[in-house]
Amino acid sequence: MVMNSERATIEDVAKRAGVSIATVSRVVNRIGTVSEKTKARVESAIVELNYYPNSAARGLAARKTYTIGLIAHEIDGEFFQPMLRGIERVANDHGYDVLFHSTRPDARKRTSIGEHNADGVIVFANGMTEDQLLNFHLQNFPVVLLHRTAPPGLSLPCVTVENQTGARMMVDHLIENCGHRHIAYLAGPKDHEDSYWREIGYRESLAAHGIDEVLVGEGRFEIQASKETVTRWIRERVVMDAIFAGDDESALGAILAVNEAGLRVPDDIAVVGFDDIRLARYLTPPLTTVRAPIEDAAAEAVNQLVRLITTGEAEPLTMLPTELVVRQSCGVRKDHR
Amino acid sequence: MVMNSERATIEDVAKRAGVSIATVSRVVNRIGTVSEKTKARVESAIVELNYYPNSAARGLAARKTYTIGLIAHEIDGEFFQPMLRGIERVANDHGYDVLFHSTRPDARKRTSIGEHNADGVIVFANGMTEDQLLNFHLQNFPVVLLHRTAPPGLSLPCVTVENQTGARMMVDHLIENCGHRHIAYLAGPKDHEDSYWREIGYRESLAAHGIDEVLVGEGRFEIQASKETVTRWIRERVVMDAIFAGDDESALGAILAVNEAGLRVPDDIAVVGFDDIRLARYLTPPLTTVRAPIEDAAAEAVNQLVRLITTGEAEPLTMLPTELVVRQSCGVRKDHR
DNA sequence: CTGAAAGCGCTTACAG
DNA sequence: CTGAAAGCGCTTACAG
Repeated sequence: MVMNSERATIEDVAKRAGVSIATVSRVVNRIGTVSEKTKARVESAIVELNYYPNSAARGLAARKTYTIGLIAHEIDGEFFQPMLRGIERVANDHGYDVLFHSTRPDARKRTSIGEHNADGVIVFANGMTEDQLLNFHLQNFPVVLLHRTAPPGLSLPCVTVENQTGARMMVDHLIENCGHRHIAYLAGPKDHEDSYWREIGYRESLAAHGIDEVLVGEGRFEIQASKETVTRWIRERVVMDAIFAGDDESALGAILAVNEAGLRVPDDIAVVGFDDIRLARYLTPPLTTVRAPIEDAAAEAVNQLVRLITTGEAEPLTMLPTELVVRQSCGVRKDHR
Repeated sequence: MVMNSERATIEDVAKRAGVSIATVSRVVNRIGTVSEKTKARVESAIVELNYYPNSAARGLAARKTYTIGLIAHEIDGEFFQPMLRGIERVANDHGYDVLFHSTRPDARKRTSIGEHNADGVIVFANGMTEDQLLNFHLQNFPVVLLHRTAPPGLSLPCVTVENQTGARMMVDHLIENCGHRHIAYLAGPKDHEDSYWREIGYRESLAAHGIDEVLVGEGRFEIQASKETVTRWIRERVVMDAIFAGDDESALGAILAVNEAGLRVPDDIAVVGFDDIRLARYLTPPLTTVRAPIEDAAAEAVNQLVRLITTGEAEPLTMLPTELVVRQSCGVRKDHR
């Protein structure tokens, strides 16, 4: 097969099939009516010429880019993979490509693109400031929020998981089934809503059980930061039965700190997490955590975004259920029961 | 500020600044010559109208999309993050967006895009078959290979890391410094070159030390598969001092298997890995491994791709150095020294 | 230093 | 069921 290095255009296909470009466009896009005979001719011309529509031309003419953007602040943690996987899979199912854009402060962002080279965007957590979100909204640009809610006054569809309920279940379990009373919380980044709601759930459970001893430390959803906080607590002889880490990464850090202090999980201090990342079951001891359907949430965000792009409306709030996963790191106090 | 919901075009800017669209184009693209005065007028018009060039139009006219594609088979493992981070960062520095495309068999791929909606692509490992690669090459489409080399007969630039040397260093270390003689290798996926070269390095080291006892099992770069293989070996009473896992994920699986069998790492069986993923230092015991500059390799691939796109040529082969990272999981046999 | 105009490869009413 | 033509918003020689 000798191939021309130039790409075939709709013109070439039309010529070869002996029809107009309008007809080629119809069969490519499966709209309008085309006789079976013509359709067959066009289709074989497409195959013979290895024709792919030029998406820039298509985008210009139809005012659609068939791509959606994913805007995130950082590519970090185990969390990111299932999210990207969910987004990419569903986007492709809908015929969209996904453009990835990180908003690290050091990014030069010379590209105006990322913001405008897509039919809509999914904004993950703190990937954009409220001002930027407002700006999109003013331009009528389709946005769906993932793992965060809209700024006050702005109604942007969002999909997230039941953080508060999940945290509540977890702390209830720690208190009721494991017999822990002195429970610390390792918080995530301040501007990260997942952490915010998890903390609410934590406080709610304590209050419901008449425990007013609240201990919150900084974990930033990072191994290192969490480890340092827990190490400090241990050094300062803070009384703790259990540590509820804001996410599984933090739980990892907490476990490391406990081990390094010569103590044992869960016998001396129990450690539990949130998310149920891939690694959770493989830790020693296997991590008790709350399963968050990260990939599903991401997939649903794409569904809503596509709906928003095509119909102009979307579900204001989708909240996916979380589930308690009891393994061994939560322990059971000997004096319990 | 009252904003029109319609996006400003180059026409609007030209009108407002009292110039032609050609002039606006010149200042936006910083090419040609424009008097300071005109330039200032145009620039303020741009700001006032919040103008962003339409990239589809731009792409059509200039035959450039200013996006590069990343084609990978799966989004999986700890490996993926630093790679994507490196690609995204450098691409942005060069003014490119990055389109992500996975080639899972279940992907519908209705989008011809991904393949043609970019100025070039980076193909990670087994993300594309040799046939597909050949097809790109025949169309003169810029491709840079990451963590794989070109199919025979095809000269495609590639960037990878020193897998063979790294593996050789590791096994040399195991033999010479730790005193191990019975060393098993946990191989990655068959079509994954990283694993192939690491195995070569492993065999080379054994041969160089006059050890002809070679033991290779399937790890597939996965925790679970690696765990199963090692569990089987232990059950079959295979004699092993050490396991050289094809990557750190596999090492994790191996450690789990050893622990579950009631044995200890490294006292009973040493376990080492390759990559030095984020978690490696946090394992118990901290993992001895070979550091692979994953993010740097990805960044370099983008540099080469941009060079290929703009100048038509690129470095045929870039191989980044790897480095032995000795922590504790490799142990030292008591009878050694 | 600046503008008029052709053209990039499509989609989409509008005719017929 | 099919085609001619306008237009999407840019870039790029070509004049001047």
